[in-house]
Amino acid sequence: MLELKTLPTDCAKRRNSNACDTCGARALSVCGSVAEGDLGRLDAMAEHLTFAAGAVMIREGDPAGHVFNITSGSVRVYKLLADGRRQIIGFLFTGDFLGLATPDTYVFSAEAVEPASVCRFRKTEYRALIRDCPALEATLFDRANHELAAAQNQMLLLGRKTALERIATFLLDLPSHDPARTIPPGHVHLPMTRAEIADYLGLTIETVSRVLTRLKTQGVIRLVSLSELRVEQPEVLRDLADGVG
Amino acid sequence: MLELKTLPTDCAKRRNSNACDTCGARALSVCGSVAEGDLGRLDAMAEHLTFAAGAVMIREGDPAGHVFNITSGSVRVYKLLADGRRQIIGFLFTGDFLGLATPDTYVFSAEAVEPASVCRFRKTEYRALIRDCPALEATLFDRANHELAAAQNQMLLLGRKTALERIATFLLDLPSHDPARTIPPGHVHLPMTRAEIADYLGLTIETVSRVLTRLKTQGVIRLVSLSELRVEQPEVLRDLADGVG
DNA sequence: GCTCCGCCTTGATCTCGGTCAAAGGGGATC
DNA sequence: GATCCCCTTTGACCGAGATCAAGGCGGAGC
Repeated sequence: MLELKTLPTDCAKRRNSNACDTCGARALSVCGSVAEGDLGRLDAMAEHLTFAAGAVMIREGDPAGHVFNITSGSVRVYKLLADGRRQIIGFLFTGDFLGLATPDTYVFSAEAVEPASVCRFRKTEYRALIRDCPALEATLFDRANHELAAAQNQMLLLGRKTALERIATFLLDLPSHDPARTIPPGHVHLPMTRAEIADYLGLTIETVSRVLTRLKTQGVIRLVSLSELRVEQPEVLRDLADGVG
Repeated sequence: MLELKTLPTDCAKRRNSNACDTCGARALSVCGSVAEGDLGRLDAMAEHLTFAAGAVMIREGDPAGHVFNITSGSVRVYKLLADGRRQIIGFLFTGDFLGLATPDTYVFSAEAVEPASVCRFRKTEYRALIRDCPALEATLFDRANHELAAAQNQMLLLGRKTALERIATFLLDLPSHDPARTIPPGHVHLPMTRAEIADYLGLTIETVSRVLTRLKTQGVIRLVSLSELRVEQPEVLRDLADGVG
């Protein structure tokens, strides 16, 4: 359930390769709320890092010194129990923000799923920026509220939905997290493994696989490849996700 | 699993019975961040309501016109599936705040568990107050972040913990939600029914009952009454909650 | 203090999803 | 394009917790 094969610092710096004013992810991220006049300051604060697939970005329990902005790729955020059981809290994609919610130490871990590039900021400096930039604070507040609503939906899923309902919900929700992608409508890209899907939905690999097979057999979805599928009957999937029928 | 016996408007107004500047709940609530000079404005905006046990405060799907501040009692917040399966998202107590996170319509329902008194505000007016009161916004942001962290812990619980671990976690977390109470240390007050505990932890009534009996038999807890128990071996409960042993 | 009702506990059985095990594929490397 | 490794799929069996079904108990009302 847990893999520890990740290298400790499989991560590289790339300074000045991605100035804020030309950043493609800015429109998708909270940085869009930073006034043009403050962009230089934001830029000066930013550390541009890239992480290889599987590289550790944040380790639960470490001092929470930084906040992160995902500029490309995808990231998994998770918590562990003492015996290695893992619950993935969420997947992050281009434009997502990470780390402000935490107290002095991180209360979750984060790793790159696909190779990911991020902007990293010292939390103290970022806090100061927030103070000077009410629009940014409002946007972050807004994001926190959206995350909270998503977390509540996930609690409903984990507490009360069947395996089939969980998978259906997951397949419907995934594309919305992926605004930057150029995937044809009706197609869903799965950058994560079955193990990660399982740990996100509170299931096992085998159950995820079986349910996907069942949906395929029934013609609700079609597996284009291991990491991409097409939803053939979205309305059926919708009903399954909501526990109707 | 779902009970619909609650009266539609089992709720009363009590105007001016509880001015903000003398409100006992203020120290516990976000109102503590409103400057003395703005208290009159806050007071003028507030509708003071009381709800009988079981009364509906918020119905999922209704237009989200208000935000709430719990000044006494306790409240359950929950989501339903089409067939009546219920997931309780959280219990709220004195000082807790509710409703800002929601979009145009409420995405959850809320009912009083014990008789509850609340301050209700029009969301539009409250938003305006937030704009004029940065300390309030900061406090609300802080609360949202704490709620998010709590939601993440609950996802770990619902996705990966056993029934025993869930109950142990619940018993340890409950008192922290209850700062206003005068319960002796080591004692836990359970204002909610077994059904509500079950719907909060993603279990059934029977399992909750069985696990409590088991903990009682093992001497980890002692049931003082149906709604109050004493933790005899907190360190054992802690280990159980974390999945150690 | 008796009755009644709703909640809680306890027991018997069932089932969904987990566990254990083995075979099947896909992509990277050479 | 052959090999290898890892991920995925599939099958057989198992078990934690759900479901079904009685009882027990405690508090409210008379």
